[in-house]
Amino acid sequence: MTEQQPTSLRERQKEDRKARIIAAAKSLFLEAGLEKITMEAIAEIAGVSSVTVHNYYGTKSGVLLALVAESDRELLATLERGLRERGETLTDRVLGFFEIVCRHTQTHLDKAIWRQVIAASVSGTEPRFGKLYHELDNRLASVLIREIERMVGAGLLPETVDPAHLGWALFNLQNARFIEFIAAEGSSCEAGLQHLRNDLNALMPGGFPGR
Amino acid sequence: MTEQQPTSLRERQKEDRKARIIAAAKSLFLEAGLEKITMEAIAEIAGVSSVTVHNYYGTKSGVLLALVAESDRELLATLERGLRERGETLTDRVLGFFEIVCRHTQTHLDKAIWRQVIAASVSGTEPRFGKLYHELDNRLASVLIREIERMVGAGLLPETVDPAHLGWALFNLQNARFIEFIAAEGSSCEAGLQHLRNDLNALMPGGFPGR
DNA sequence: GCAAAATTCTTTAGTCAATAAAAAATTTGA
DNA sequence: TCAAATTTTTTATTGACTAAAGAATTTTGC
Repeated sequence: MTEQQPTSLRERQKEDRKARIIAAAKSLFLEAGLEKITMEAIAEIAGVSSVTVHNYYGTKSGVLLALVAESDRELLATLERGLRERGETLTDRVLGFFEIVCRHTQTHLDKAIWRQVIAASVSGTEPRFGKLYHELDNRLASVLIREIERMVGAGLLPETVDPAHLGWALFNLQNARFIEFIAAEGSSCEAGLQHLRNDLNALMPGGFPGR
Repeated sequence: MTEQQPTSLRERQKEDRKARIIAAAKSLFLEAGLEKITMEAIAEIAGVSSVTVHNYYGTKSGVLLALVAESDRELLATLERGLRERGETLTDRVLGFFEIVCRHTQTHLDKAIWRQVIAASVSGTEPRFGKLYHELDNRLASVLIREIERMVGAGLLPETVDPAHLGWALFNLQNARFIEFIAAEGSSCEAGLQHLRNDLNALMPGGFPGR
């Protein structure tokens, strides 16, 4: 069941503490919201010192990013499943991508957590943070890129398109609207979808690039 | 010369203090960099208490945003002048837009300042901050939108395009690459330009949407 | 097995941003 | 000029984050 690599006692203890720390952060968030997550409170529940929390995750945003990363696998699976059930055009797929990510945020995490994580990804003080965040971004964009490759293979897009470039462009476009979505507590997924639809229609009238 | 509205003594004192505060922040930044800008140091140079700095600008990021806003007028003027001197395609104009903004950042402000300002715009704790930041964004996007309107008028773009929607889409696209540019201390303007060129070519082969 | 060596955690102390509330100073308006 | 309103400062506190010294424990060589 549990994957048990031959690790030293020290490594196992470390993994255990890291797990206790994010479990503590999660429980604090679920019962009292983001404001109640203090590094001290996390440390106390996890049974370590607050300095250790810093040593492991760098910053509070680092802890939150770990929470985001945890739900990442599930989000990726939902994306892979959900994209095919959308319309035939590229625009439809990108809108589907956006909608799934937004709904996932509403269900599993929270706008407030994303706000702090994305803010930290920009301010980029911690090198470790930036690295992990980029990996998550890469995985998400890759879903879009592979979808484009599939559409090219199916003859839905011309052979001339570059899946990587087109995928990143669309991911960035979609991401800008996602940031807009999480930045305001009151903005709805539907409003974001409408904005993104406007973006895509303006750039790709007909639902495909350079039709 | 100086615009002198009939203001009360209190308002004049307040304006004077606000001006002294951003002057203090600017001098601190120029002589020692962002790390040396502490709210205490600003307050001391400006001759007020640190609480007053907070009362006026909300957060340290709010002070930095004021520095950004100050150079905004000049940036807008440079943009209006510079865009026309670019190529004939929409892609050329957007690339020109990006390049001018990047160069302005290198010349007048600093990546570190932008990082903190953009991070604060996402995390969005201060309502005042978000409002001012959005105004700056709006002004910048409007430059692009007006440029598109001009191109439609000149017959360079079909009448069917929606300048506002297309302008915002392109601004967001460009902005994603700008954030990438400022997020890493080592990334060059040229690299950003190349990424943006890839984005635009993928979405608008031929340099125009839906050709 | 055991003791020295290496690693890792905790304690301690301090900086800085941010906020709240009471106290002090100053402008305003009659 | 004097009382009222406004604004600033003082004071105190929380919380993130960092550095350094000390304490504890695992590792390693014997």
